[in-house]
Amino acid sequence: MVTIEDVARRAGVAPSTVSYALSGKRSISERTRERVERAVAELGYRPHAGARALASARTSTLGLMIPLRQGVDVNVMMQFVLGIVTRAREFDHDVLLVTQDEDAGLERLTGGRMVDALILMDVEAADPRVGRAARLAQPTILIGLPDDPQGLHCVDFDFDAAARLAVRHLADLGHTSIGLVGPPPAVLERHTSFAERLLHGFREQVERSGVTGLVELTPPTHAGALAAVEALRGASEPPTALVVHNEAALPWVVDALQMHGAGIPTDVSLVAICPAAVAQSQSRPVSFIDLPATTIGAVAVEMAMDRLEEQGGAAETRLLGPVLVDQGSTAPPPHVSP
Amino acid sequence: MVTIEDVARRAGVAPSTVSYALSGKRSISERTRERVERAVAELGYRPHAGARALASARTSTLGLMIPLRQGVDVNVMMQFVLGIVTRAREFDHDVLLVTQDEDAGLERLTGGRMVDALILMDVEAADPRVGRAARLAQPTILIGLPDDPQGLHCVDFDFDAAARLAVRHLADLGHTSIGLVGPPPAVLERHTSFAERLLHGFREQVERSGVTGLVELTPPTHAGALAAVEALRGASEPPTALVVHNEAALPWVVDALQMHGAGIPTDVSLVAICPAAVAQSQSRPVSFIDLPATTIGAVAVEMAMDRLEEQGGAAETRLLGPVLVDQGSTAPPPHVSP
DNA sequence: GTGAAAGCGCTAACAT
DNA sequence: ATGTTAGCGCTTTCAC
Repeated sequence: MVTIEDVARRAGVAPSTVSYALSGKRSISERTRERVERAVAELGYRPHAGARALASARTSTLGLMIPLRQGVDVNVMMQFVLGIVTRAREFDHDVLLVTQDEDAGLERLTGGRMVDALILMDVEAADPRVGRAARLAQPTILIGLPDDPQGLHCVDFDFDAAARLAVRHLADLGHTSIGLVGPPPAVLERHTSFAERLLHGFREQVERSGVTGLVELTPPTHAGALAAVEALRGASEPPTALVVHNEAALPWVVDALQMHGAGIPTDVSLVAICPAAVAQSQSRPVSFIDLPATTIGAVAVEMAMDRLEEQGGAAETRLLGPVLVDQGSTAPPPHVSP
Repeated sequence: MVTIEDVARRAGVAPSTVSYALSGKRSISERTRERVERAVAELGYRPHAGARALASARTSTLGLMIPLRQGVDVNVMMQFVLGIVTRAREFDHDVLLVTQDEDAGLERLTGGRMVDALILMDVEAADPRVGRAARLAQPTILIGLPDDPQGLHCVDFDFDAAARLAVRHLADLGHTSIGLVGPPPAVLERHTSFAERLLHGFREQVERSGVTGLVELTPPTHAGALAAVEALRGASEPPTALVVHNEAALPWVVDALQMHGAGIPTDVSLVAICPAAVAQSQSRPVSFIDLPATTIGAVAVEMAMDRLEEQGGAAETRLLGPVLVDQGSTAPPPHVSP
């Protein structure tokens, strides 16, 4: 293995100089810097991560706890991971994976000084991990919004605002009855914070706009979507607009509407709340409110890095605001003249 | 931070004794072992991963390179990851993530001695990573089967045998025309080894069984599946049986058949090649050949651990054999008496 | 602007 | 069965 000493010898300088030349933690003459860089390149030197961690108490590694739960959409999850890994690399950090169900994972990564900071995905309203994470030496960033963050930083999409935006948009078009095709019942039963916030926003805006709101929790299957659509269309005031917050069910909902002979947007307007990639991979264009999963992941990393720079700082919660992208799947309801 | 010395003091033994008591690398008296364990528990001692890596040249970490490519099914991918992470933990290892598109990832993880071994997912027929991996100090396991493994170990599902099994099963039932609903064209264009092997097995067994074989490469969309089903049913010899190797399109194929009024299995038999979880989450039972992604991931870890134990050993390739699970979606063709 | 040297916390000979 | 000790490769005072 080629060590820092080999590089130093080759460059004709002291090991510490090589270290400083590489880290930039003190000024180096241009001449020396070049010699070092050439030696590094010629020898193919790579600092030993363990030695570095031991000496500097920094690992250049972030811990990421990912869920393996029912009802969590894998596509969305992968977007989070993509955002995290990509941004972490830009900060010269790697990502160590732990799964939700591995109970001692948090303590192992942090206690063993394997990571500089921790990112917890899919944090629920009352998540037992929050209390444990708050007790750790390393900073922890939560993706999600627990009832009590206990001083930890949080990032999430503003689901409440997203639902309100969707309802307002539809109500402004003239719709007086709006349906919500929500996540599977299991997701709500877990008290997943995001589902509850979305529901809250939906109900609130429905009331404010003075329209009727109907909610169907929907499994991500053809049968489930069909049942949801049927239930909604069979209601006393059948909705003329649908908000879909269930990426897996979205294609089935579109399908079910077509089977019902309901044209989009002539008979029924449609707004999805999902990552742009999901909306754009549908067989027909669907207006959507972007769930910016990749961005949220990137922001989580940035917050972690901020905390590593400056120890102080109060707990911050960042909720990313919703943006509606109109792709023509919404219009005024059929029986209202424009 | 509580160190091994603190533990040693508390237990009244030497630091090395603590090390040995914890690793079990030499025999320890019952009495000493207990004292050490108690001290560890009382102090909440966690070995410093970096220090350990530096002293032992072992990191207890596996590197995992995951694809972020088009056409790779995320559900299947997550199953691989799940299998890998779970089995790795059973060997007391953690998993460090790199993405395919991060070019220097391999060299950074291995050169920096961040990992003991490497697992590369989604290896293609002519994958440039293979040559680079073969040159590394750490053992590398490939998930997939390149044309030339260059001395590296490989694990994969035997797609060739799976296709043959599917065709044979259907031919034995009396079908004389069999359709293959394959992956999206993009997957084949990349020379993804698994898609080619499946196609090869399909064509070979079709010939051997003396039946007609039709192939449709299919995008994972409703429209794509519909088009594929229509193309097949409009052929001069419309297939009475379908093999579907495209988890994302599977539900749409089932849907399209229903729209065509084709009963399953009365009019058309169906065999899917996909993870059991995918087959079982369909709206109706589908006979399938299990794509054991979790197991493959676990096997990859085991092979990596084997290589770490004993340096020698020739390059091994393990292809997991197919098993057909009949869930009643196959039957003799309609116009053949039993 | 550069060097010398003292650890960081652990493992693994080498002793006994 | 246990203790002593010499590093592992790096960062970071401290000194010049």
